[in-house]
Amino acid sequence: MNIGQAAEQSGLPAKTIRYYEEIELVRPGRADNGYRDYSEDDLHRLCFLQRSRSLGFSIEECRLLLSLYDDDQRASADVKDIAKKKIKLIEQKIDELNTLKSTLSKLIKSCHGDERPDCPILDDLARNQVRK
Amino acid sequence: MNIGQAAEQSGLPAKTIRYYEEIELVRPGRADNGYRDYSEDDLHRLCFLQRSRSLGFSIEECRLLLSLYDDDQRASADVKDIAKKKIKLIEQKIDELNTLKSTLSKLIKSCHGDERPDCPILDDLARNQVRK
DNA sequence: CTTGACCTTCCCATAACTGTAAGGTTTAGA
DNA sequence: TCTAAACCTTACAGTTATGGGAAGGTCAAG
Repeated sequence: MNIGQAAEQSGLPAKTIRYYEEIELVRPGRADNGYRDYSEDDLHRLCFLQRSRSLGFSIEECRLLLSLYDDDQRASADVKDIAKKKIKLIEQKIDELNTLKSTLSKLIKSCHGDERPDCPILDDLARNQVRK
Repeated sequence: MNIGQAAEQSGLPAKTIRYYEEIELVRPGRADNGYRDYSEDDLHRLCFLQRSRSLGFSIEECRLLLSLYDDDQRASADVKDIAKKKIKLIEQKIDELNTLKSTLSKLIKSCHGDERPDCPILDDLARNQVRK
């Protein structure tokens, strides 16, 4: 299977698939004409990558997950651990964003939004945060 | 004021401050020995940048906010608009993360997490998403 | 036989820094 | 006075995960 088909079926851009080969996440064979040739197994890995990337796992996390997937002896507990840590990070990020949002909301509320040049948002941004 | 002091007082790493100069967000003078010399106004801008970056504004948004700040004639409505759009983006991101989180949570719940090699998380990741 | 849709490699760009190397300056202490 | 630490300088490379585009080879249809 050429890279075009692999792209279509995995949902990944061809460009990205080539990149995944460069960093050795997939190792397709080559046809006589030099074209990459993806096996069912290669395609499977690409789908795995597409899905796990879209779930927010970093490339290195995906590499780890793939190696666990490849390893018939791995314990499901290992995978569960990785996923749990990921959730923690996601929750942290959500918290941060909520804080950000409420700060910005407050600023917006206090801004009259007219043509006058004084603006509580800019004033807040300009406030020294670290200096005493 | 040397870059070290400016860094300490603005809460930005010196490295970052030099970067901000490179992209022309701050333009400190130079002392006779070639060291950067930060005025009160420069420091003010650095604090502004520290604060707005920490609130999630991109560099280019910060550049715009700074230009509005510099311009006594700007309308606070402009700033309010920028902040409102930012909130929308933040809300989007939060939604995405929540979706991610619930998907991962479901996967984790379905995983027994013991020493056995079968793992619903990996199974899900391996499922073809795009292929028919 | 040609056109267009593929495919190849290679290099540059992104955002917003961070790290490192190699060197100049200043300051405090022995 | 010497020296070592703590500053400062520039310049270049690396990071993350791709995306864009050039220059060129291949293949399938008409």
